[in-house]
Amino acid sequence: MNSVNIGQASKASGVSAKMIRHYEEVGLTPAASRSDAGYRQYNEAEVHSLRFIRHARDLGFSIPQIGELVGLWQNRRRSSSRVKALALAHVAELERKVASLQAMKDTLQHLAMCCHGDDRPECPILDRLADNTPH
Amino acid sequence: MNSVNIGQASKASGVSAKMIRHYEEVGLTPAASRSDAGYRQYNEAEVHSLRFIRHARDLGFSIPQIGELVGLWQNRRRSSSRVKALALAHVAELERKVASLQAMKDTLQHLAMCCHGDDRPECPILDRLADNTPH
DNA sequence: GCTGAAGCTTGCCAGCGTGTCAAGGTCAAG
DNA sequence: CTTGACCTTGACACGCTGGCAAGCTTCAGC
Repeated sequence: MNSVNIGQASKASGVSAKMIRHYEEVGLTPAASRSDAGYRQYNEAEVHSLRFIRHARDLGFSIPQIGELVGLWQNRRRSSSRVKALALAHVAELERKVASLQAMKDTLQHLAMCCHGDDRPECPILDRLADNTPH
Repeated sequence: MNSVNIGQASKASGVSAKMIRHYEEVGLTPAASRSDAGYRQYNEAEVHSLRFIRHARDLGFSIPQIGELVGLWQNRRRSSSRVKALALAHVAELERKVASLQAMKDTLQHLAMCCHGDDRPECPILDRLADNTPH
């Protein structure tokens, strides 16, 4: 009745059709049922799941992690501690990445500030990259 | 004379043998000369280039960007302004990524703080992910 | 009913950077 | 000559996403 094709599911969930198929292929979502013509059909619950997945991706969770989250979401006997642990592990991971990128940014910004940025070839940025001392 | 095989070049530059071949394949480095047996041979200048590439990767530059940097490095008529522009563009990119990851982290951390993390199933993290209002 | 457009299907290629594994050739030391 | 370390190429994998192509389906308008 109220089941829709992949295009509608995509619009309603914010997940591209391409990705919806991909999630099915890698087993993140169960295989969608099909119309007589072979079109994938999605009901409201499935669209809701896609939206859940979308939100989790927006927070940077990986597909395997999202698999776990979906499992917990649909498990009434879950303990919130498991979810929290998953979330905090991801927070730590994000922190690591932020620190790494921030360090790159700081280094590069410092080098750029030391660079005249004119027509002459002298450039501390290149000098640094070309540093030939063994790591 | 002082030319070495890929293993030595790898150790001396800090770039894995796999990656050295990859860089050659995608045209970041010119094809290395070969011994009679077909082994790649690297002289000091080439090892130095690899080290340059390594440093640039450590700062998060993409391969195409590194291609440009290497070109500038080896061009005596370069203007440092070009290098600086490249660097600052990358700084901006890093900044963008940091901000994005940081936002994820903050959101998630906030949600986690609101989560009891006990045996009960109630969990604001899942509630947020399951938010079903149209985006 | 026919036609055309829009939507669906699958499958393949692309990026980015890196790792792993396999099957084989080469070289130096014992 | 054998052994072990090194080299070669090629293929496959991860993670996520986009794009394109060839072909089928559906629907709206004439």
